[in-house]
Amino acid sequence: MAVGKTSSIIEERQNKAEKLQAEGVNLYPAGYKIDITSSEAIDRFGEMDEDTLEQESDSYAMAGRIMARRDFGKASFIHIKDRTGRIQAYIRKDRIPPDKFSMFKLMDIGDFIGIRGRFFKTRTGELTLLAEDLSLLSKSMKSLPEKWHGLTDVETRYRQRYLDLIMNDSVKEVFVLRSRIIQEIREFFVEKDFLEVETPMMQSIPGGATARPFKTYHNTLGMDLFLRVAPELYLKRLVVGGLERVFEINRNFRNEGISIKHNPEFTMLEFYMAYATYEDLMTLTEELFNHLLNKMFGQSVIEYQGKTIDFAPPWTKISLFDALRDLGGVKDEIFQAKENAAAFASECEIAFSAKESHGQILTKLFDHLVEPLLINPTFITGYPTEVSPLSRRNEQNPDIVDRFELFIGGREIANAFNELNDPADQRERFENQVALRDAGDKEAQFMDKDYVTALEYGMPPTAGEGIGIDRVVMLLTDSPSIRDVILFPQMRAKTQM
RNA sequence: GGGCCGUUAGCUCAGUUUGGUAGAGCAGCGGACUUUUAAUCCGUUGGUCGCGAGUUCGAUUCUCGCACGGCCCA
Repeated sequence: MAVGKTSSIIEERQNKAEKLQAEGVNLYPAGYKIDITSSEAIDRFGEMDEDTLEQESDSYAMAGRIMARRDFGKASFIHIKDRTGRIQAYIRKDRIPPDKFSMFKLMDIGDFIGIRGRFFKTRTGELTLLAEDLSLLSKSMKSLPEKWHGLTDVETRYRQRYLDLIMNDSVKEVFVLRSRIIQEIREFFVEKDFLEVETPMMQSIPGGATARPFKTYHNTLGMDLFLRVAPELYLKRLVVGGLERVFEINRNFRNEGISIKHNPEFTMLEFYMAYATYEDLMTLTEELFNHLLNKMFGQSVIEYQGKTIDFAPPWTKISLFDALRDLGGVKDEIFQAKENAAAFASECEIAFSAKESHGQILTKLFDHLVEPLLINPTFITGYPTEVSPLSRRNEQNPDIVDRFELFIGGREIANAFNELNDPADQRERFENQVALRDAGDKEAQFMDKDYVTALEYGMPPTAGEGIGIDRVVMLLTDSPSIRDVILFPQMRAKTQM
């Protein structure tokens, strides 16, 4: 956008603003008493015939943004938009106070208007508010995007989300649904006697996930702090403290690339349940999603980007290795030696570093070969211990852990496991992570001695799970990009407009 | 970080292939119009064609670089 350019549209609006002020009109008055919203009006009067509507002698005050106007010399139809929808109003010069029509003539699409009047039906049967009085509530100095095509430029939609929300009703619907989804999740867990808690966003040791953190600094304490990559280690400290069922819905921050399914800050649900196992959490997760779908859509099947996803339980459960072999077409030898896995990954043109472990390469193979195939909800189990430093080992096979990841629509949605509560094993796992970090793995985890100390005091057998809320919202709103479900997605800084 | 595509009026888009500084619709402005629905009719304003450099008599157009965005890959 050019700098220093004077738009004639802005000049026109400034002229109008000055004229309005000269007439004694306050461009930005405080408040306005509203009697009814547009959807309430339509609910109450929309079905009435004209005669019945005429019996309704009350007048009502409404307010909203002018979205369209059709002028006829001494009269005008406008559409005003409020939080619930839009409604038409009819302004006639002979029905409003003498000075108000000239004021109305100086008002524009985009201005906020307050109208008091009576409802009637037009010839075409549209419920319309016939103005008896009107007020300017806020002057708009910029012209809104075009009424027919609206705003489609994705960059502007993300950078100026307010315009997107004004112009694209479906965008608003997504965020209304997002809010409802989170509300329902909250109620689901509160109903099951979970306690909602808030744990630190700023951590001196960033733990709980394999991810690179953002770094910041506290001036007074003179110390580095990291934005959390996960709340996990704090939530489990609370389980040690006797809060046997806790959950948190909050932001995590990961200093990684931005993509159609990654935003540097994203919303995570994590919950921990003492005495439960990861098998119990499978059932709980099935129940949670079916509760959500039932509340939102009244059915257990949804369409996501042209694919049908059926949430009816029970969901498929398959181990990582079985899935790789049966769905990914990987041969048994791949599981026997790292060299075989590495050779196969190269063959498939899947990039990996020589430093990566056998388990890391296997999970990479899984990401490329199997993950896109998992459309219906699928629990993948049996993850290698080396890629699960906070999970309890499987009793039959200590090389794998009691863990599942949940995939829906070809994407990872949740991650859950029996929590490692053996302090000696946990210390050892941290030490392995530190060794990886020293060897250059920037995503490897840090030693958290206090967390080990907490485990030394004793943590009950516990299972925990994290669910990516943005991805759930994407699924349930049929949104292709995470940016469509985050109000203000991260963008590169741009010069001031 | 790499590849491909895009950036023209407030908004939605043409145009540039074959270089000669740009068009439409909506919005705006002036006029007519007291039941319209993308109202209609008449007239009309508005653009350093993302930024910078190169080639050229001349670049919005060709070349290179940069910025921002989208998709794919990492």
